[in-house]
Amino acid sequence: MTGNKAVAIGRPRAFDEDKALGRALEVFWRKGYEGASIADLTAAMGINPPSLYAAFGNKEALFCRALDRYEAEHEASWNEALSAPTAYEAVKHLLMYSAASLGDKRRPPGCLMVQAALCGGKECDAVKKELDKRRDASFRLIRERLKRARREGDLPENTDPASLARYIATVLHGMAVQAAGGASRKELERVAATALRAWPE
Amino acid sequence: MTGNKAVAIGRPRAFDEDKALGRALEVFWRKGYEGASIADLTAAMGINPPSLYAAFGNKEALFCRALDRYEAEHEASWNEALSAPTAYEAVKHLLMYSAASLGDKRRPPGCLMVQAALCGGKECDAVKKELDKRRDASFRLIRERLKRARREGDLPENTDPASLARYIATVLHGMAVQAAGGASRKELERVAATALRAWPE
DNA sequence: GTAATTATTTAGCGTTCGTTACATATGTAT
DNA sequence: ATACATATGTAACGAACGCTAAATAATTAC
Repeated sequence: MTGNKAVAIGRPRAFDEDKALGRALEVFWRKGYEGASIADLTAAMGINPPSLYAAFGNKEALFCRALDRYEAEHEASWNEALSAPTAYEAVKHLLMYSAASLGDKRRPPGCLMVQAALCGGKECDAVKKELDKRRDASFRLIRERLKRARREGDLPENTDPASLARYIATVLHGMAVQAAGGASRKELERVAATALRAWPE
Repeated sequence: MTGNKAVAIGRPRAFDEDKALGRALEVFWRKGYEGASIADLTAAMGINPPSLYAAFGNKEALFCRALDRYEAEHEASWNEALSAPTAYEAVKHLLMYSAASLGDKRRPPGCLMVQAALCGGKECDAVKKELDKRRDASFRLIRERLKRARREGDLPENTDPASLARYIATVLHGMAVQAAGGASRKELERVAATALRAWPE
């Protein structure tokens, strides 16, 4: 919004927008969309409500910015995992990276995309849909990688890439639920290893 | 609370407590614990707030009663599934029953145990813990069935019942997330079938 | 300097939250 | 009939919700 211009006119922002967004992300991650109040957010961000609204618009827009940030933090690892030479390795790396990430005790437990708003009152219907859309985008990333694998003869001909991708996405979301309940990285890695045994052929 | 005594003194309750609880369950199921307001609940139950508080205590107690009801609705099917002669059949029936149940369009989508409060503000910490406890009870049901299977030689000796059970529970919770996003029974059954391919040996 | 522009603080807006006081209605016990 | 006990509807409580008006502070443009 307010420019990356070299010099902006008017009173300059007194807080670091990126850092504040990071704090907001942590709050949404721990408390969910509904559970995170403006008071929670402003306290964590170190600002007052008017500064939040001036910089980010409103609660929903701030949440979407936090979603963008969250995805950006994982994008590199996802791309690296999915670019493995074989589909099996790609999915294995994806599952193992997710186990490590979801079980990382230095950050909030679980997955923002899953737990921020699985359901809720009608005032968060839009957020629910947005999360569903982004989870579906992750599914499609996996599916496209598996489609490529089948074209390359890296998957049996009787294997449906979409079904296998749906299964992988399901395991990932299940791991997110386990993590939300406090599962450790080790436990999640065991789940991931077991899940990989369903690999075709 | 107020007795199942043949005749109770005082003004009799004007609403069907069981039916009202069923309506409350549906509201919590669709909106989650935080998202379900007392106004939502009383409207669905056809009563006023004082009647709700007199009959159920408060929002949290009502939610726990709804949890009991929810579990009771699935208990018979779980027991039936887990009493199958082999562990593989038991888990297969469990997954297939869950696919049908989670994808049933006549009821709210997803699983109350998963989506009612994966995270939230501190006022629903107790509810979060209660849900986690009950999910863990489901996990232990599966684990005990698999332990029995290993004692009976129905599982390979190098298979850890706890790890396999954790995997099954993870798939079930993942299916619940898919269902919350609108997945159909057919899709969930495909996921279940794929998940079963991870079965040991 | 003065004007213009933007950010910050304080304080509070209207609404909804979970919950309850109170008067009244409806039943049994005697 | 009177006393007692419980349920109900109305109405409202204090607190928290998301959000904003208004005054003030800090910067650039001229």
